Amino acid sequence: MANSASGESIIGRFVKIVSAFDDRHPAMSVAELGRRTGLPVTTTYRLVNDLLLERLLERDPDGDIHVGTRMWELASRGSKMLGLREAALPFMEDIQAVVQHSTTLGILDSDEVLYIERLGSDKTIVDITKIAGRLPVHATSSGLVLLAHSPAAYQDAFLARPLTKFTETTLTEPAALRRHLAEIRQRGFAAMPGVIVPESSGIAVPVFGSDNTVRAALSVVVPRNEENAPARVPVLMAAARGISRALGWRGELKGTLRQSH
Amino acid sequence: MANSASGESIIGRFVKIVSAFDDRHPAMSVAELGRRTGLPVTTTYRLVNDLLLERLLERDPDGDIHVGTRMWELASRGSKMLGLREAALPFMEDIQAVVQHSTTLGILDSDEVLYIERLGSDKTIVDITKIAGRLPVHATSSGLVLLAHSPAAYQDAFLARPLTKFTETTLTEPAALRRHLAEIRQRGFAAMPGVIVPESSGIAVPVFGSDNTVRAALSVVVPRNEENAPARVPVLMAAARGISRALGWRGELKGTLRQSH
DNA sequence: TGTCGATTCCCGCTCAATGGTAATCCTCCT
DNA sequence: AGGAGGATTACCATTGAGCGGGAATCGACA
Repeated sequence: MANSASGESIIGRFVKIVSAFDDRHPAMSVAELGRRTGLPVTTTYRLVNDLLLERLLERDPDGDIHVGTRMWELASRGSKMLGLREAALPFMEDIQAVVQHSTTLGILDSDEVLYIERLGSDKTIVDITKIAGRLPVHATSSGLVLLAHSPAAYQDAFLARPLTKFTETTLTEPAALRRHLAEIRQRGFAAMPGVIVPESSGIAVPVFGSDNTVRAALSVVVPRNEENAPARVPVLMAAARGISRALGWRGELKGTLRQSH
Repeated sequence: MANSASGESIIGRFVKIVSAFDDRHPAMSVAELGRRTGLPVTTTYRLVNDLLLERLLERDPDGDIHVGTRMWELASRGSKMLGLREAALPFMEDIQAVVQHSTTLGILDSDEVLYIERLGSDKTIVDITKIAGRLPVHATSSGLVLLAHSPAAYQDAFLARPLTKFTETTLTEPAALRRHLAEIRQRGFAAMPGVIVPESSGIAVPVFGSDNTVRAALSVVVPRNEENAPARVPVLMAAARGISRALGWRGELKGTLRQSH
């Protein structure tokens, strides 16, 4: 599907190029871009020029290339995530006002948790979540909540794969994980004491959409030593219900009509 | 620069396809996409398939196509706008708490104002700003603030073009606009009584970056009949200074050292 | 002045992209 | 059941856009 010697399509190379940028490398020269992507020099220059023409990439005064505004605009204009984010933001602010640590909103994407919003620039606590950042499902409270409320088929497929054991408390055994997921469904929240970063601990609850399926996970990251971590749960749950309602959710009683009056 | 009969590159067509989606058309069938973009049927299907493979587009259960999560992720990961947005958000929340109407953050992009953040879902007031939405520079308070603090060369080029007169109060004469811009620079804010939508009125102030150039415009939209609109200015200005500082701005005294002690 | 890297220019090769036509699938209506 | 209309897939001959190696140019730094 491509003209290239390596067998990549232009679209594939486009993704490769844009993927070369992240928060640690927000801008770079075309030559470096070529090196990072492994594309032939000439090809890189030609492709980058095409992208500059469409403003998907931009060149800043010193000549370095960075991801263009147009890219963000295109991605956002038709995105369903904007609705989710906008519905969640006010509730996240409320949480942030009460729980003084960072609050995140994550969705399940390509078998990973993708964080689409994050509030709280609290530097006193280690928190590796970033907006547009990804973390593994089975090692985050958000991921476990999302997995716990996913269709059985998806869970089965996910649990069939080998899982990385980040710390000794990371559950990787399918059976153990299944028990944990059931527990999460029953309690309504997931709590993960420092699975990736030992010093911090995450608590997450599910957010549902109008069709009663999980849309996202709302979570807070708190210091691990904090004793009253479970006390955070009711606040989170209330907020999650608020967000769910804003998304058209009508309560968990599926087949039943709501009691009017 | 393209294999196509119409002389478009793949990248150009990619942009065309993604551009076909907006908040009024967040999802559509491939056939409709082809119609909206004017691309040949077969070509549309082939290209859409490529984009689905890279997850730049996604197909929802009923078969319709929508902009993919990957697109947003790629656009956000390396974006400089995220930093601006994150710096501004807390201050925007503060404004939102005081001024009960909608608060927006806009930047200058392709001779238009592009709104990158918006708080406040107040439906009582007409407000056409949307996140990732665009409005003309000379007809919005945000636009005028951004223009007022732009390089002289940019202003000249902008004023050389013919400008649409939206209402009878829209300034379109270069000379009159220049006077208005000077006034905005001197007063430090722009106030536009209902230029596009007569019922509402915008007030905007500039946000500066570390190099002392305008990075964005912070603005609130209030009902036009509200008498104490100018009273909003100090709050806006204080917030804008806060955001500017978070971006590395060190006050307007350029060549002078700050008084230490 | 010389070195090294980034960037642009040049150019022949070739296969991926193109887009027409036609077959198939799928709803919805009668 | 039948059939009309649209969406989607399959097929395929044509061709020029994309490709990438190589060399020239630009630019910064020592």
